[in-house]
Amino acid sequence: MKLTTKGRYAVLALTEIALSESDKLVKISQISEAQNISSTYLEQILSNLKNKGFVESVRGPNGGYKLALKPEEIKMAEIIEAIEGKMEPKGCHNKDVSCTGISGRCLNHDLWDELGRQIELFLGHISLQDIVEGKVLGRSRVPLSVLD
Amino acid sequence: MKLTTKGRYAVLALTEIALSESDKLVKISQISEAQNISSTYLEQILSNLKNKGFVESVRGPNGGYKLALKPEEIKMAEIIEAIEGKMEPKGCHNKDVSCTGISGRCLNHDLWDELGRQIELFLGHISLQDIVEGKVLGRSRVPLSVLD
DNA sequence: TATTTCTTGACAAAATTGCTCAGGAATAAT
DNA sequence: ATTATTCCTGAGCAATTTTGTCAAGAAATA
Repeated sequence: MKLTTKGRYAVLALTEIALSESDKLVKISQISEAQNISSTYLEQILSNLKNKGFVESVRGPNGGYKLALKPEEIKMAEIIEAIEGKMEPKGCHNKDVSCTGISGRCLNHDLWDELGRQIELFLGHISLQDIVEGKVLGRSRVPLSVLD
Repeated sequence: MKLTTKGRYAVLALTEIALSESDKLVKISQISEAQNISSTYLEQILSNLKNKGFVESVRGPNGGYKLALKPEEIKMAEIIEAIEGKMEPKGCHNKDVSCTGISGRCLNHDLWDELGRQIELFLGHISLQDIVEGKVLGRSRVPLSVLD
């Protein structure tokens, strides 16, 4: 599981683009200034987001980026996964040893596996639109199965 | 938010201790061999877990570690926090700029904040006993608020 | 006393992160 | 056509973090 500034910058950049009027191009320099993030670093991230199909770009004067999808179609989990890579379980660090529950190894595997699923579930249900509308707070709930 | 091998080793070590008969001392070398983790690295981790009150230690021949609390009293969130430190929101990377919703910064803040809460909620409800009993799988649920 | 085991702190290799930099390519305005 | 603007790409690198190792010691037991 991984979550670095790169992933957060990606969400930040997409939010910034989503906040502008639709189909209006947003320049890297604008995002860079608004969010105080290195513009050359942002270039990498946005280039990546473009390749993954989240945004479209226009070069030249008055160029910039715009969303390639509707804000409600872009989920946080997709952004993070595109930028940071697949969130792996990583529970069984020792891959040559069989994962057959010996000495509690796989009990732990289940834990990290489930945690990853939990995170993905959470981020998979929040769209860029939700972010823009500020509808994120207060979503945490205790899983049903632990309440009884 | 942080989750490295150190935290996972800590859970692994505690699981190993919990799996042995209660009040029977477990040596670092046993954990090291069972889980194939560097024993000198484990020393650091267990020493830390001892200082945080999760285990008690006995030195000398036939010494080792045992749990200082009942397995059902030890929650995953506590272990991880003790080893890795507090899971911070980290949403607002730029602390000198006011966090007043300008340009979408705080919309993102909410997201990472809420994600952290989600993770803590999940790990806070799983005990060492749950791990030992393999009662972890299938706990993920879609938060109620996104279902309507 | 010798052996076993935990305890502590310093140090270091390796990996990752978070960038910078140097060029280049496309587009538009002039 | 030229120039200015903007995105695009890859290499490289410094700082930090991770993941340990090592050395010396302290406590307990046989």
